[in-house]
Amino acid sequence: MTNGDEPKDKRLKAGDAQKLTMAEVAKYVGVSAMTVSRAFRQDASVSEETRKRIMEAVDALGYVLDLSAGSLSSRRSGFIAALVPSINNSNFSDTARGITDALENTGLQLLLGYTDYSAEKEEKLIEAMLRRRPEGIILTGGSHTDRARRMLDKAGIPVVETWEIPEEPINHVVGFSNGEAMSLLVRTLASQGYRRFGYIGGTTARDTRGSQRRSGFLKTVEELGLGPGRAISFGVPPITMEQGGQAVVSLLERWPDTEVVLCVSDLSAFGAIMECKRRGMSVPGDIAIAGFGDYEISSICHPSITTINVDCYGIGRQAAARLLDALQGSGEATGDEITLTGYRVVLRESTDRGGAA
Amino acid sequence: MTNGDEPKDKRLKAGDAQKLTMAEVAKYVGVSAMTVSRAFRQDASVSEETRKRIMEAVDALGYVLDLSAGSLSSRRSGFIAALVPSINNSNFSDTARGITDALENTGLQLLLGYTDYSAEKEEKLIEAMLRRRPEGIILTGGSHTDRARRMLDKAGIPVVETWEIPEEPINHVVGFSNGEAMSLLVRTLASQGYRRFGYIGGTTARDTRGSQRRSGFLKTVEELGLGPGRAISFGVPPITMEQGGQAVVSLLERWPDTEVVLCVSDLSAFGAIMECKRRGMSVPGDIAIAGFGDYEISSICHPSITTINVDCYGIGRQAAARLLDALQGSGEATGDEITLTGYRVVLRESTDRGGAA
DNA sequence: GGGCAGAATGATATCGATAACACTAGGGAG
DNA sequence: CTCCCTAGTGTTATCGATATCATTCTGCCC
Repeated sequence: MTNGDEPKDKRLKAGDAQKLTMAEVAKYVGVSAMTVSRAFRQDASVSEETRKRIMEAVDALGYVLDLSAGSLSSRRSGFIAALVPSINNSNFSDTARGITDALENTGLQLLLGYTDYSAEKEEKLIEAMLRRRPEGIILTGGSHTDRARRMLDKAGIPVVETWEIPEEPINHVVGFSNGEAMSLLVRTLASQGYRRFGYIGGTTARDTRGSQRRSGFLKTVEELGLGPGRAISFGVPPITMEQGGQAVVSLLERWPDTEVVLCVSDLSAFGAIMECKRRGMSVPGDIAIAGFGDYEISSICHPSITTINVDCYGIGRQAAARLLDALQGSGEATGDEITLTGYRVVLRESTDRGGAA
Repeated sequence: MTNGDEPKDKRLKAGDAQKLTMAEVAKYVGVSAMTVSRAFRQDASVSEETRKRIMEAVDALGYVLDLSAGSLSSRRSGFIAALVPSINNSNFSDTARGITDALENTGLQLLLGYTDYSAEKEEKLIEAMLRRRPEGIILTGGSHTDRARRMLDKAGIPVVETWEIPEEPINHVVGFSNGEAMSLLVRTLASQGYRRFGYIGGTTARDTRGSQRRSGFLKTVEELGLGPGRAISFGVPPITMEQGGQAVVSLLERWPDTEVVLCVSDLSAFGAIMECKRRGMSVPGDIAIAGFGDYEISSICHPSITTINVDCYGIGRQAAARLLDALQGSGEATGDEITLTGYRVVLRESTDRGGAA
């Protein structure tokens, strides 16, 4: 056992006896590594017989393809990067799922990052992603740091900005105007007779979609001649349910005769409604409340919540589809496009004029 | 323009003039590529002066490190893989965030996949992940296909299973007993005088945590001598708010005198409560309802929802920490460990015996 | 029967970084 | 004054797959 002729295998850590390469599979089968490589792709010309033998060997040996080596020589990483502000309890998780689903069976893998609504963090993440040489990248929103824009330009890969219509798009866009969507909600409710509008949102600095919704609100209230809008800023985005509750209290303290409160998201609207009920107010009897995003909670909640339905999942799918187009047809007809996604007002109990809760 | 001596640059796609390598940065600065490589790492010995010049050049040229090349030669991919059942509206998004946060500043990047509660999909994802040669992998739950287990064994990387206590752990575990947690909730409510218990969950086949909660419920109700538990299965996991509402209706049709209904998650509990209110029943006056998971919604909802608080975020952080430990101290003291995470009953209005809504 | 197309496979260079070792210059210890 | 050590840097081989070109073999056509 302790013969002097033992090889010095000190480098081998416990249990890493598995550095199995394509070459060893090849040797085992009696073909060249190149043939094994071909067998892993469906288009390559390998005889059915050989492919079968190779795949049996792969199974027997437990070989797993090493894409990091492959992507180096093929110069295709097989990655798509996507950055979303947050993944918790938000519309963006649906978008992420849409991207994931659209990427299925394309051989592309999603690299997901959370920017936490910060352009600086986004910049860092963009750099981290680009180090993996993704073949395309999907961003949320249109405001990026200068350095981020420069890196993206240099990268020479298709970029899709989502969830907004940036003033200066980098490349492709899949989104909608948050301001106009909110404006539509204001007009719809105004046409039902509501006059004294309040608004609840986060502090605007970081969440550009939130601030677009707010501006859309303020502008439209003004245009309709309904006096200055009553807007409350509460907490850093994403504003929580609890903050929605706190905000509605502040708002009603300051402007007690408010008739309807629009919220930057359904979550804050839900928090506001629950807080009102807790304080014995009836929704929509004493106060009407609406949200944004059409989360599941809004159709289930009692009272159900009026909101704007946005095709979150579709944004993800379409963004990914745009990217795949750009990757396939690269070379021609890759004109940067803006894909507008739909939204619609969903009227529910929480703003029902005849209603009581 | 159409001279015969034009180089045939058909291979060059529009805008990929950016194949900048470390060697070119090196030439630009007048050092070797190796020195540039060193400059990118903090520990390497490069003079401050040289590093500064290199970084300026990197900035000027817009060079971005290529990790896929680096990981091939260093044999460290810099990836950690994590698989969760779903990311939408679920506790797992918090776990994913915990992992992400724990990985910050470690130079490791998260590869996230969604198994959709399917062991087959998990198997496929495990293979896809292993092709990227992750340095460790975090799974949800303890049931995997045989092939998945074999691949994980062969991979020779640390594995952390989370959210449960598997009977046969692969390696490390960070989780808790879902059955015991549910049992605790039953006992707590029984001690408050509740006798006729109902249960709402999804069809059990795929969601092992869900079925553990169900068994915990049934077993404990039995043990307490409270007759056979009244359990409803409704829909494939993850059960939605809406399904929670439908399920509570079925349950009450079948067993109208049920006093308290425990739900597999807070989301279904919320749906159940809202449906009850919609039908004019008072919660907890006419029926008490409890959930599992302590989602934000449960503390905000009116009535607030009794539930089991689970440290979702902490599970993610600890799983990642366990992995980092295993990667650092690789070679010694890597005994597989089971890390138990805490849970506690949170009593709220929805099961308040004196209460009305 | 010669030649040629096409399928199947192999040999070699290469992708872009890093590991491992070699080397140089300068400074402190003896 | 020599030796040795260390910090800083360069050289070369290498990671494991794939692009590319070369090669072999078969069969078919004129």
